[in-house]
Amino acid sequence: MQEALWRPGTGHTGIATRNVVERLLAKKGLSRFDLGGETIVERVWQHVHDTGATILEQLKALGASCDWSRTYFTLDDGLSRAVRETFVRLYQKGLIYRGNYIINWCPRCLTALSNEEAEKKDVAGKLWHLEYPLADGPGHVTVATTRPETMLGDTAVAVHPDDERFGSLVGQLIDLPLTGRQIPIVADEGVDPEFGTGAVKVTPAHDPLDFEIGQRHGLEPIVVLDEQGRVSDDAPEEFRGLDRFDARELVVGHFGELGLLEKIEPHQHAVGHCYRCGTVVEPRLSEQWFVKMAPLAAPALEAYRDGRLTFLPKRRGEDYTQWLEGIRDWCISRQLWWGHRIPVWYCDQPGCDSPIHVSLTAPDNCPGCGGSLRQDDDVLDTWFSSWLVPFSSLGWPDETADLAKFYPGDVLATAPEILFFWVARMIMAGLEFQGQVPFSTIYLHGTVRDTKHRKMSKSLGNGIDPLEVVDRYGADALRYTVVSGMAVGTDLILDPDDLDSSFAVGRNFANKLWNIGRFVLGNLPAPVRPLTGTRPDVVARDELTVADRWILARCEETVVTATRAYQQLRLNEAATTIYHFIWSDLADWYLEQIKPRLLGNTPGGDVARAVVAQTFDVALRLLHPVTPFITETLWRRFPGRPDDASIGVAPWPLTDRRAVDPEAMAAFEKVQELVTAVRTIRAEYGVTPGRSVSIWVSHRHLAFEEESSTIQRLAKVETLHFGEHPEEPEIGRASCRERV
RNA sequence: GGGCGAAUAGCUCAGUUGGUUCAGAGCGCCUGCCUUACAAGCAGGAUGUCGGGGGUUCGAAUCCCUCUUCGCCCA
Repeated sequence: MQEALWRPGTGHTGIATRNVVERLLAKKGLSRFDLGGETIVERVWQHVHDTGATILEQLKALGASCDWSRTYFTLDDGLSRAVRETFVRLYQKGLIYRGNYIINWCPRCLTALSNEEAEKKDVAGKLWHLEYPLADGPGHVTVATTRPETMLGDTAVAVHPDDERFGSLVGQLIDLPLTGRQIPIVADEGVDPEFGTGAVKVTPAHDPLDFEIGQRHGLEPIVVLDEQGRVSDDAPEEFRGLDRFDARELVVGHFGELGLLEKIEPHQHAVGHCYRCGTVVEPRLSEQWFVKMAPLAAPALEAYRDGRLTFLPKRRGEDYTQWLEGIRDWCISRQLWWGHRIPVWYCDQPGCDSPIHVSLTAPDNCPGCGGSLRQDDDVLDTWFSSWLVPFSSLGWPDETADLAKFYPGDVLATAPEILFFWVARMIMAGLEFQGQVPFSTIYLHGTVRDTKHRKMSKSLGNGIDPLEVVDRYGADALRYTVVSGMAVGTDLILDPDDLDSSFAVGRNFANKLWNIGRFVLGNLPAPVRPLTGTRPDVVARDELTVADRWILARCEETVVTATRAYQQLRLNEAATTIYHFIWSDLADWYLEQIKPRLLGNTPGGDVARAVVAQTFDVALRLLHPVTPFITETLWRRFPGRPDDASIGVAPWPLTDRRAVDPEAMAAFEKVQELVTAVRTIRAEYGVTPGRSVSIWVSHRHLAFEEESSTIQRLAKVETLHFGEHPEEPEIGRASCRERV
């Protein structure tokens, strides 16, 4: 038996959680600025306890087989210790640094974001062509920009060095309108001559590319937009305090009045939006902490290339590769008070020669000068704790037994949208701190969407509450619907306005399964005879009917197919294979076939019971991962089952080659064909179900004689003749011949 | 702008390496049935030039090219 651990945990989701609590406060007419930090933190904890419990309850309701005695939360002491340990180690290794760089800033959440947290969305914007007059003499340079308000912070105009259109202008000065400042024209390789006019305005404090150009040319950045996205005091007085979009209009208006607005073009481009609140992100120069990613990315890339990592669907591996190849440093500091405080202390004593201390625990005094210390106000990106979970949840940095036993894991199942946020980073952390990838297979499942293929969300109101579905149809119905409907790499479309129809497959099947169980178990008053083994009452091979051999062979096929499908994580295939076996083979045919034997008016009841018990037991075990509740309930009710038995730990059905039986398969299929043919003819000629018919079967088959009573019963046949009908009846002859 | 994916029955989708078993499932629809596990069921049935066009092949839903329409990721 293989031992597996599913340790259920929840994350503190920094910005998201804070925003939710803010909304709660807003309902009471309070803003986050009205309450002291500590009060808010209390509210946040309360919220976290509530939602965390809800999430775990939902998991339970859905039948997740977690170790509920070992839940964790990313702000727990143990996981927090792992976070500090990681920070300190990476810092000591030179992989964490602090510096002034352009970061994505959310003016609403008032915090820095990582590149991944600034979601690029295509928007229909504009391209403003602004004329910048030359300082000496007539003429101007036209620059094109999508953010004209940032011109207030321009410190240069740049052109490509090989661009002959501007060759003579490089080195000249420009009178920057509205500011009274003069700025140079510089030549820089980073300029795309194809974009706009070929000349770009350079705003080092508000654009990453401009920042680099500024560095290369020694330009002083001017921060003209503050934390809230308003024009700062470093801009001309007229604009100060204006919201960035109001400032944009005013700037453009002034250019128009000055006759310096050459033209405005529509322009489709990607703009970063805060992934937690949707606000347009502002690139902004700011002092933050970063992780140097290239050294971590290289081994992660290598692990994929040499086959230690497999993605399902496969193409996701390309996304992973691309992201790692273009890896950029990770901004990990957040201007929040909800999360792991950055384990850095500053000494503010003038003249102290050790102003920064990075430490696992809070130092009492400055080791340099003995003065008092101040901890960094910021917290870490929530993903800085999440990327450690594969080992921090197992007790790391302690060398625990759990860690030794359960690291590395095997399969990670998660959503594709967090491939970079979480999956790639877990791989990097696993390699860095454990020397091994945390899992070898990454299963990226689909997304549940509505009938317009939109993701379900609270704001759209198109969500489905899983607990409501569980309440209405049961968890097994929900699970079967989702599992059977979602092939690897595909989404699942469900209609939030028609749950009945959306979950009909699962609901119907769960119901069918239950009824099959009632019928089968109701006819198993005592433990059945064994089908294999050495006990004296073992069922002998020649006691089995064609139907018995057929269902045993079909069962064997199902074990093989379903097991392979599970192993390949083709869960929909596993689910539908078992579904077909249970409903079509077992219920529609086999249970119908054995009724006379079960009811006792035909000999062989004990054999039928043995076979049905065996095949149904196997089917339940195969199906248990998909519909755990019903299968467990039914399985435990088999006669002779110990009180403490659970299908959850029952052995997986083994393949048994002895059950392979092509002869019985072919024979019973012939019987099925005959029954179906007769039924079809009956329907075609409107023979009422209550009426018996006589049939002549020209095609001879041994199974027709062996299973003649089955044929008679299932096709409502009074007398079954073999050979040609003496009077050549018209009715039904052709159809019957076609099929039999 | 770069990369990738998808278009199959009214709806939602399977279809693993081209070939008897490939044109399928569920839902919906039509017909008949309360047949002693199940009407959330049983039996029978209809429906598709597998997005358009071209090509490779003895043979294509499956491989290649192209067009159209959607979607995703990255810049």
